[in-house]
Amino acid sequence: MIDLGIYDEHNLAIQAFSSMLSAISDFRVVFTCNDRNLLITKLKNKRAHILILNLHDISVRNLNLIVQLRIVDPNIKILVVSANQDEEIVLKTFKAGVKGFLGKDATFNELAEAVYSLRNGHDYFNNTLTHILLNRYISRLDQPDQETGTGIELLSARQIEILRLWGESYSNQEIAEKLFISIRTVETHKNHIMQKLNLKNTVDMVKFAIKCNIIDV
Amino acid sequence: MIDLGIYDEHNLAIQAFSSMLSAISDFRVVFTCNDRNLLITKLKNKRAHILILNLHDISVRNLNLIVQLRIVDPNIKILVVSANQDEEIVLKTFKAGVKGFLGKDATFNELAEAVYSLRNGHDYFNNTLTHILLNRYISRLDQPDQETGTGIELLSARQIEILRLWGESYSNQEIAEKLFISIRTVETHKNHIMQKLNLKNTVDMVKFAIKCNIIDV
DNA sequence: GAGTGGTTACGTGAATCACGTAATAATAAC
DNA sequence: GTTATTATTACGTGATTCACGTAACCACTC
Repeated sequence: MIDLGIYDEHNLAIQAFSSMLSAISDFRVVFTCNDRNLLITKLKNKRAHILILNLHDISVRNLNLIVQLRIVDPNIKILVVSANQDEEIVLKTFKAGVKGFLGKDATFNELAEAVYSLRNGHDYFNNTLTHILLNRYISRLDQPDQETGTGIELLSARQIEILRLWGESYSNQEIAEKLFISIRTVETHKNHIMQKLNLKNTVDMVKFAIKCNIIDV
Repeated sequence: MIDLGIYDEHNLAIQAFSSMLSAISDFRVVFTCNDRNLLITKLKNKRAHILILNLHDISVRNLNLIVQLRIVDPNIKILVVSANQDEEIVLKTFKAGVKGFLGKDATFNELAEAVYSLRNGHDYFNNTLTHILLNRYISRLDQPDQETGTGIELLSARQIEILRLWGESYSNQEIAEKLFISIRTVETHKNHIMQKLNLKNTVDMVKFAIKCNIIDV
């Protein structure tokens, strides 16, 4: 028997979820709640295995709620149901301690599966979330490939050398000594770099160098 | 009917996979291959819906093989089976065009499920991969939390404000006008910032601001 | 009431910025 | 073979910024 708590802002939705979930004999709804301020108290009194949290938006306020709920009952497994699949936000729910997430395309089977997974101590990820994560990762992988096109290919080897040293916090004077050239030459190189790349000032130049992996943060 | 191609370095493994997969009446093994150099030719002659690629290691050589296979047959759905779950490498297979991935803990049911998913035009992710991705993301999320400790907590709100504007490439004069203060005050704030954080010069200040997410690259 | 830290502001000399010009050499284009 | 372009070198100049002081005023703490 798996004990469930259900939260939703709307009472009708709670009833719908309750009846749907009660169709599975393993599930028992031990409490419901439609007032976020009462949720913590209810959770204290009626320990459930799993809390189904229907959130219309995943705000910072809701994230804090999740953290508080887990302080009240560290064993509670929280399953968030939300249409808001903004990647940053969704992933932050996991950071807050949510164990499962169902998006707007989830089916009843997925919901049941998620409940079982959480009860067995596993997290539950639906494909939407995985896609989000994967796309995120792929797009991050793509970024270094786009190095060609940022403008670095316009710079000569010498110019990159000066940019690298300067980006490593060497002063113009130090660079001049290192390369056995005049400090004025160092300045000229930097000027040419800024002209070529159409950079307003040296702050932009640091950013450019970081963007092109010429220097590290 | 789903046509399968099977690749493995070991013939025994190919036979094992063949017999296992043939147990499902929907599946038909149309070709097998245990020589990577022949794989491209075989794929040309015997078009399969899905190619099951058993890879012991996911090397750059194997990644190139995947890319070449997809050039030969852009419609081929490649399902990689490998124990090598090094996150970077695994994710690069997806970048190379792999549609499904099964790790060392995968079951036969998952394999069948993966084949059906791929045939239906969907990707297949098993939980291992999702965990890899999620842990990756969470650990990346954790980094900004380490802001406390980098030194930003030493700065006052005003100092952060000046640092932010300056990091957005505004000149001292522009910042002074924006904040209705003297340009000398702006300079003083920057001096105090560098003193507090023990930064050698402004290049370091840009890096610091980026490190603390005060500005973007 | 003395101490601490934040915000404001100025003085000063050195360094850097931002924008020129310009010589030399190498390479590409005509 | 002359011309054009670009890289590298270097200087001039005025404005700006850096880096380091000092210092007044306020708020808060002990």
